[in-house]
Amino acid sequence: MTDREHADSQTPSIQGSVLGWSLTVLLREWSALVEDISRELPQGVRGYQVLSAAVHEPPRSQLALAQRLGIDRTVMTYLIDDLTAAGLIERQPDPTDRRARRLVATDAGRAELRKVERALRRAEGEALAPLDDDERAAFRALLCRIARHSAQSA
Amino acid sequence: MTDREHADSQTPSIQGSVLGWSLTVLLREWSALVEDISRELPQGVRGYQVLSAAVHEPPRSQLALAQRLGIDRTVMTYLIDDLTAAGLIERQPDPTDRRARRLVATDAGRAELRKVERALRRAEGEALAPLDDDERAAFRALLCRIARHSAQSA
DNA sequence: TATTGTTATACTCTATAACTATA
DNA sequence: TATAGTTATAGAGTATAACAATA
Repeated sequence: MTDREHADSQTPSIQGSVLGWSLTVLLREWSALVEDISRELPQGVRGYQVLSAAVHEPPRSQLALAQRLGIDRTVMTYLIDDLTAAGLIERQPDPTDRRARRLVATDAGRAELRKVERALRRAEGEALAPLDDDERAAFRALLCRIARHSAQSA
Repeated sequence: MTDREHADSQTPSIQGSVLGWSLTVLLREWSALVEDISRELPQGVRGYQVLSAAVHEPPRSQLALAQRLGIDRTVMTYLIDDLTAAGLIERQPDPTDRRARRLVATDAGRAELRKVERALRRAEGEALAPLDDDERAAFRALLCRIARHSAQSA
């Protein structure tokens, strides 16, 4: 998606569908921010997703991670090739299954991810600029409930 | 976009970045909904965007609309070819510039768009399911302010 | 026989360039 | 000479299939 709709400075013109317009605008902005921030990483946004999973989540096989991130296992190979070439993650043998590789972050990978996450937190601040502190907290809380519900039913 | 991150049922693991996780989850769900709903239209989401603009906005040239929607003018050609073949929009000559074509929706196009927009409003309801009426209103208001700010600075 | 990871191939989508008709 | 729209070509990105190693 990555997709745009009524994204100019006018008031949205779809009757009764302000949410759709707002979501689309916000989605576009957020995607652009994330894309811009993770540009320095190999494979951009996807490199960030893999690195983040390697740091913050228990080790998984390539296939398991590919399925979770919704990307093909064949592109996962190239993705990890680039990340390992950059010294950010490693393929370690899985002691319980000699076919599988566990993905773990290197120290350099952890440091790099910290930088990216700092930038993302700054970007969040920019995205919520028009709200004051109370409003931000309220928005975060509501959004979080929606997201949790969505993630559960998925 | 269209991109995924920590989209499982766990609590988000990026420290202090709940917003990023929530946004990503919500945007993914919303993109999927819009994509699913506009699947019946020629060219899917993009077909919907063009049809929506043709119905709700003053007529524009192909180029002007392409720039506004952020798509290439060469793909706009194919897009409109398909939409006109389906009888949803028409290319009309611009009386002030014989090079340009104005895009206007047909009656069938307007009817089709109404159907899509009905489905979108239903989808909004699903997306906001975990919130009660007051919370929905609050969320819409906050989101709308964010989006307006974002659209203005774009 | 099924599965993980890799490689090779084919396909789709998008961007670039070239062409026409107007301005 | 520049612009709106179209067409043709090339490139990037993606999916499909086939393969080796292991279960």
